[in-house]
Order: sequence, then structure tokens, then C-alpha cells
Amino acid sequence: MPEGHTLHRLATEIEATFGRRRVRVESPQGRFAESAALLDGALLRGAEAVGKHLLVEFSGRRWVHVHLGLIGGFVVTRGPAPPPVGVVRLRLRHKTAYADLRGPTTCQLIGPGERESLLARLGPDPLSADADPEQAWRRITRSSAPIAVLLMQQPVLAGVGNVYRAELLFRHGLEPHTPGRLLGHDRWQAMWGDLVALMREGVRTGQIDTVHTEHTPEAMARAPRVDDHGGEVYVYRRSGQPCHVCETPIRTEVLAGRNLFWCPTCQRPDPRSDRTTDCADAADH
DNA sequence: GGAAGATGACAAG
DNA sequence: TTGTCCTCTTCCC
Repeated sequence: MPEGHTLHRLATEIEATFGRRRVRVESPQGRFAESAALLDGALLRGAEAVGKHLLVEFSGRRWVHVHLGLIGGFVVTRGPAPPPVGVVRLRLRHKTAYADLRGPTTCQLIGPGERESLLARLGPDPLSADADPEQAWRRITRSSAPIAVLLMQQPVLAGVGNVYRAELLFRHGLEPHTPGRLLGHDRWQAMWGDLVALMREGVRTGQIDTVHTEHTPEAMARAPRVDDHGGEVYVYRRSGQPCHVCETPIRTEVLAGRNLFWCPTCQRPDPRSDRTTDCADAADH
């Protein structure tokens, strides 16, 4: 579930529900019990998302640092808290709402120093108003790693995951194996602007929709996507299905341990590249 | 009832 | 590059 937009929504929801109130803090599962006891009854000041990280601030310059990883979930529900169902690492609650955290890779009580070092190791977040795309550009243009790998490295760019990276590369017609150093600056600026718009839309709707108006199911008279992640996409998890634009079957492969999807016809190396558009080049990495 | 898989990240080699 | 962790859901027997 969680790419950056999910965490930003979550931060907003947690702040709206629990912000500036004293909350009960529990760890039904037990793995966060010691820290929960320290925070129980404290004032929850607010919540912020940075990339895929969530920071819930409590009085006394204390933060609960949460990272959902691949499978984690943090669900806010109205109403008094019932007995926990399943494995609940952390529960926040007051009289009229509760939030259950399950399966995070990180749930840790931290102080100002640890918070600072976390922020320092993250690249610009397209959802943050003061993010600097040039900071990401400097790393991309220095690297010979495939652009598809760089987009998912959180020190390069914070908040982009497997869906946004695949869809962004499609929307910009960029072959995923193109080395970062061959990416043109203009192309990068366009990609950044697009990411900001796409991810803001993701925060608004809670899902990842990336198709242009002319490629929606209605416009194309095709069946809408039925999937657990909702939105309409060009390539993500569409392996073997026809490209919405050119009908070439979408390709997939595992790159750096993650499933990559792309259209071999619509996506080409950056024009600044001195390579030909021969697909054999793409295998070089 | 069990295996596989999933929008992530890290350590070890 | 591989293995490991986190939890739940889906699919197949």
C-alpha cells in the first residue's frame, strides 16, 4: 500500500484526529510496550510525513517514527476502541477514535537527534513544499545506475515507490534501464513537475491514478482496472497486457529485487543518450 | 491448511 | 545479489 502519498494522508488524518490532545498509547502485541508506557497519556502534538516515513510528535520533543515497509498498515477508525484484532504493534486512542498499526518495519520512539539524522538521509520529497529537485538531479546525473533504480532510492528521492516510478517512466517515454547520467536536465525537470502533480493527486484521492484523460476506461471504452490498489495505470502490474497507447504487450522483469514494468515501444532511452534505441542496449547494466 | 505475493529497506557477502 | 523481517490476503490443494 504505502508510497509517499499514503503517508502524507495518514499524517494529516492522525493530526486531525489526535493532534493537540492527550492520548492513550498501547502496544497490544507487546513489541512497543516499553515506549508505549512512556508515552501513554501524553499530549500528541501533531504528525508529519517525510517521504515514506511518518513522525508522530509527542510532548517533550519525542517522536514515534513509523515506517510501514511493504506490508504495514496504520488505520484510523471513529468510535471507541474495541479489543484489538490480529497483531497490533501500536494503538493510539481517545474516547471517540483509535488508530491501529500493524506490520511496520519501524516503530520506534526517537528524540530530536535521531529525527534530524533521518531527515538528513532522505532526498527531496515531491510532496514537501520546500523540496529542491536539483538535489535529486545532482545524484541522478552522477550515477550510472538505471534511472528506474535511482527513482526508488530514498536518499535520491523520498516517497517514490514501485508504482510511481514505473508510471512516471512511462509518462515520460523513458526506457527504465537508461543510466542516470544520460538523463537530460530538461527531462528531469519535467519528470519532477509531473511527480509533484501526480503525488498531490494521490494524496487527494488516496489512490494512484496516472493515465491521461484520453486513456481512461471511459475514453477508450475498455474495462476499468480491478485491483486492490485502485487507480488507473499504464504499466504497473499489467505485464503481458496491451499498452493503452500502442498495444505492445507490457514487459516485466525483476530489477534490484523489485518488479519493474514498462512498454518496450513507448519507452526509449533519453534522446541525449548517444546510444541507439536498440533494445539490446537496455540489457547493459 | 499452506504457499505465494505485496506499493520497502536493510545487512551480509 | 541474496536473505531476512513485518502481516494479511488470495489462491490452490
